[in-house]
Amino acid sequence: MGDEISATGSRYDRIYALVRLIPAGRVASYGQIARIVGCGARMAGYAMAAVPAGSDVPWHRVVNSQGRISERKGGGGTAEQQRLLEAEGVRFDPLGRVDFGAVRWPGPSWAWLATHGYEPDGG
DNA sequence: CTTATGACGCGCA
DNA sequence: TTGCGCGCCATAA
Repeated sequence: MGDEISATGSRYDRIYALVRLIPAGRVASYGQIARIVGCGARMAGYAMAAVPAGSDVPWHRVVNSQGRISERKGGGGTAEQQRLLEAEGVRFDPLGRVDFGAVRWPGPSWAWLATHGYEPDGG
């Protein structure tokens, strides 16, 4: 516990720490992660792309705003992500979209936000 | 030091 | 339903 992904990160690590909170069977979007950390949606995508193999980061639980799995550089790996999600009980539409209304990750706990320096509403 | 490249999200047509 | 342009950080050579 408490092991960090990288010691040089600032925004990426913030994103990794957030993604790690996503429980199995739940899915979050890049924009949602980015919105919480307070950075552009691209950062979330870049951060996921920079996730090292064997990382504790459930990168496969992060999809785009359309609920679909984004294709990476070679278009490969998308099947792997869908496979991992389906293994957790996540269903995909014929269009390859997940039901955000059913698997949408509500976000981290307020305690986590406060512990990480985020300010809860009503401050 | 510089250059290139990534797994995004939004509006408009 | 698709396609185009913009904004941003980290890593590798």
